[in-house]
Amino acid sequence: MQNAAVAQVFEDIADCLEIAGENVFKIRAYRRAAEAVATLREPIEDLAEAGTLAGIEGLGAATIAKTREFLATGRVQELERLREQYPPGLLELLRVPGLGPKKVAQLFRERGIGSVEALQAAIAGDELKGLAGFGPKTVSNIEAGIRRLGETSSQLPLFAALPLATRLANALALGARDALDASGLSSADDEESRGVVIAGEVRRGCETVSGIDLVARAADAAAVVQAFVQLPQALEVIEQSDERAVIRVRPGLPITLHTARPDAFGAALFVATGSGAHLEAASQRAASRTSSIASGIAWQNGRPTSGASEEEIYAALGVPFIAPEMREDSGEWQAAEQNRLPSLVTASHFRGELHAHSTWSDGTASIRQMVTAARERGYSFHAVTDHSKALVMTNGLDAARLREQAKEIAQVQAEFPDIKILRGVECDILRDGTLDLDDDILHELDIVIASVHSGFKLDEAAQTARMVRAISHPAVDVVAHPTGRIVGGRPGYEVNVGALIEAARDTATALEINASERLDLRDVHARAAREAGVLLCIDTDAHSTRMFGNIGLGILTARRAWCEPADILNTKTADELMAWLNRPQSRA
DNA sequence: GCCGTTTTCGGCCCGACTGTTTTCAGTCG
Repeated sequence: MQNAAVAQVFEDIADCLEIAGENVFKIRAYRRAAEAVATLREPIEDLAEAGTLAGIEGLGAATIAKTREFLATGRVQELERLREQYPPGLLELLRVPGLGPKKVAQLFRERGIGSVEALQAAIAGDELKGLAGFGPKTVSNIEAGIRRLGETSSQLPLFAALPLATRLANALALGARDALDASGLSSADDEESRGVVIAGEVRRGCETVSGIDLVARAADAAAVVQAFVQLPQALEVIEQSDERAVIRVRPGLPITLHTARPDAFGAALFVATGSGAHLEAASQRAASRTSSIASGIAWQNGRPTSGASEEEIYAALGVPFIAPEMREDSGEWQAAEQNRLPSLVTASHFRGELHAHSTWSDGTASIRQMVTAARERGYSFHAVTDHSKALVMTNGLDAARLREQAKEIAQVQAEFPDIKILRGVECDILRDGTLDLDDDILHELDIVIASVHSGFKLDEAAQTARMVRAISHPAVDVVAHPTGRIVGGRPGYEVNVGALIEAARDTATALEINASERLDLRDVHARAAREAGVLLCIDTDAHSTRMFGNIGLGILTARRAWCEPADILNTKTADELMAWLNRPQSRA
């Protein structure tokens, strides 16, 4: 599947054109082409073969020709010509927050700076003095941007790691089919029945990962390892033995394959899943239990070396199974001992999306298309929550357009009586904490999501007061992405999350776990909210039908927060949901 | 570069914020 590679070509072309100061619409066209290719459902090589590339919105004659050139030759001459004009590190400079194409071009033109390292050296040597537009504030902002880039670049966000891990596991399951042992595995569990299971930080649902771990149930371990190192995604083989291998793939992170015979598969999965702290606590328990050998689990160097399933390992330690997302040594052992482990929420509890966009604002799918996709996923409700008018760039809605939109919602509702469609809005929280729409329209709607999209630089006190005021507004049901962060992107604004949780509790307002590259609330905050008795709302913030697929990220995060179904707004039935939305607190 | 036509050119999401200027350019959402 070459989609990601083709999309990258178009992104790189767009970056080069930006630095060259090309027409902004041409640049935007390349970015749209990249987005179009990246979100295709089928492999682009299949579409090229079938001759149906022209039907893809966002691809035209020029980008189709470049796609064909790349698929045939593995390169695009236009991009190579553009790249020759700049040093290889220049595009990386665009990733530095605060640096855009104009400043990058200026740094290169006037100071010959062509990489992040060169820029750091220039700042350290005070070489930017006298450069127009690079005053002291700008330079210190750039320095902070470089630091942030360094912090995030060695980690891959779960948002990217989860689909990558899934693709690799599927590819290996296919490539090593005859060497895997899927005997006796329940076909109900897709992942296990594949014979290759995702472990490590991805399985625990960590928001960023330093690597990906796979565990294979091997009948012939050496053959599985061989198939693994020969995966087309493998750029480099870092380590290889008969039982284990480490390869490096495209975004640069290591992928480790562990193999185990079926009778030790549980032990291998347990160890490869971690965390280190959880395993350490397990090892201490094992050492203090004389019964561990008697119960059939052998330990060596503090790690189990036998056990067909993880359940057996935990049973030998005298506790029930602990879900991977909880294995952080953050109280799970004590909870397990006292038999009060939460019964965690799963994807099957999720009944519908409460934060989703449409073509009325910046979504790419119509209300009808979104509702159709929601029905296909088996949802029992779907909220239409487009942006409000303050977000001009998204074509945000005012009261008049929201009332217009109600007619379309009613039409779609009439067509699909089996799913409850909610009229809603994602209303901007203005600088002073007031809302972007008047109370009368807000009270007309079924659901009001409130969120911050501006004024990120307010100090903590002002930001907190602003948000508490919005949370306390009687029409507000959910506060979306409460801290504004993007994993691997930006840290979010300064806000006292404890104060938000308190305000949410006092006003019966739900806080969102945004299941996207945001993952906001993050796990620890969601756990604090849950413990305070605040209801959480898991949403993909879908701007396309495809983005519904991100829901798993939110479920993982909720599980890391120890959430049970009752802690999550989206697990209610449609009737229960409507009753909650009409709760007294919301119409004070 | 793409798209849609009031169909082969002209329009393409726009405004706020910041730091730098001395009236604005660049970046970001």
